[in-house]
Amino acid sequence: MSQREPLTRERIIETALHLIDGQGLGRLTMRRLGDSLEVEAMAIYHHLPHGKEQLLEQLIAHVAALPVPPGGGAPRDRLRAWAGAYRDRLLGHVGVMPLIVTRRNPGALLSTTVSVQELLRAAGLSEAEAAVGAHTLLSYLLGEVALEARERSAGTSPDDLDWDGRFLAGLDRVLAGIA
Amino acid sequence: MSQREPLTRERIIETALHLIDGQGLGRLTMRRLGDSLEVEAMAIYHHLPHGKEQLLEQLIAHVAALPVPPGGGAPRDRLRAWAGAYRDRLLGHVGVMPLIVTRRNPGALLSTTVSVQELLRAAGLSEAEAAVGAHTLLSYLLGEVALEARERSAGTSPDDLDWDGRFLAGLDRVLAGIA
DNA sequence: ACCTGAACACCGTTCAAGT
DNA sequence: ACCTGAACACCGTTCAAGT
Repeated sequence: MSQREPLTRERIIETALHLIDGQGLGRLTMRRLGDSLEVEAMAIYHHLPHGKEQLLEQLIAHVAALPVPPGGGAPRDRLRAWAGAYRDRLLGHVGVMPLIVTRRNPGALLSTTVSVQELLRAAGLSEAEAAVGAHTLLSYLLGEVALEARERSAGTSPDDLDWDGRFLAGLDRVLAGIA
Repeated sequence: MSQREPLTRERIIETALHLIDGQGLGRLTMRRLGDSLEVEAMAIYHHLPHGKEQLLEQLIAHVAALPVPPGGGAPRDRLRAWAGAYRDRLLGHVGVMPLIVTRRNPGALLSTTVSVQELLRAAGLSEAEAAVGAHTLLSYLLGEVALEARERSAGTSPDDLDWDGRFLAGLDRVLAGIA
């Protein structure tokens, strides 16, 4: 009956993400996370020895890594589809945005950047042009979602603002400039 | 001799900014800020009744608001100059980036956005095109600086990376897409 | 009006102890 | 191996008190 599921790293990460999505990053504390897991906070340290720092790294890795999926089609269309999916994922976990945008975490965005770069390379750009293009696109994407998240939560924007339309319009301009 | 300067809101903000620039946002606490001001932490509440929340809002306002300066010249050149100056300011206070990017603070970026939008309007864009253009440019700018700040602090990038060059290359592509 | 001191309810984390 | 309980050094903030 009271045979609880054993604590695992994955269950900790998932529960933390759920807590952030529901209550915001500010309310993620080791003690509250412990409560959600029906365990003392200190038990978490057995699975994440570096404590909260390590927990946050894991959360970033879980949300920020989304390479362009392999497949066919025109590069521009694939980029557009990927950008939309990436934005959806980020908006689905806005509470993690502060971490993704600001914490030094080499690697978290690396696989994503590399995959975009390869696609641009395949589209005929030189290595240098593809590097600039990938960086530009990812910059726009992260900045756009950050601004959008701010505006959405502030609730100060006009009711009829077409978020998707604005995102896509900006995306098209960036893509036009890159390739 | 021990006649201290009286505490003012401005002195509090400046000292807080200095503390963040030197030690990072994580080390900004009311108690430490009080120490830097040679005052008990509780004295700060007399000038900022809403406490740390209000302090952070003030910091955002102080760093994030930088409209395009009035003046002549080709719109594209003015935008380029403004973007460079804005990036410099943000990089000069990287510790505040997490706040700018994530905290809902209507108005902090508003004057900046509006001024960019007006310049694009003056350059011949329609109202709608100018709105999209301003949002796209600001998204790129904030995202780029955030990524750059991450990479710089991680110290994992090649030594010969030309930060300015990459920023300007991306900026040109965005500007090309907008106008 | 402006600042202090003590207090409260929280944090993250360590460490010895339990099973 | 895995988890608990007590403890430590911090937080932000309130509130009565001093000047």
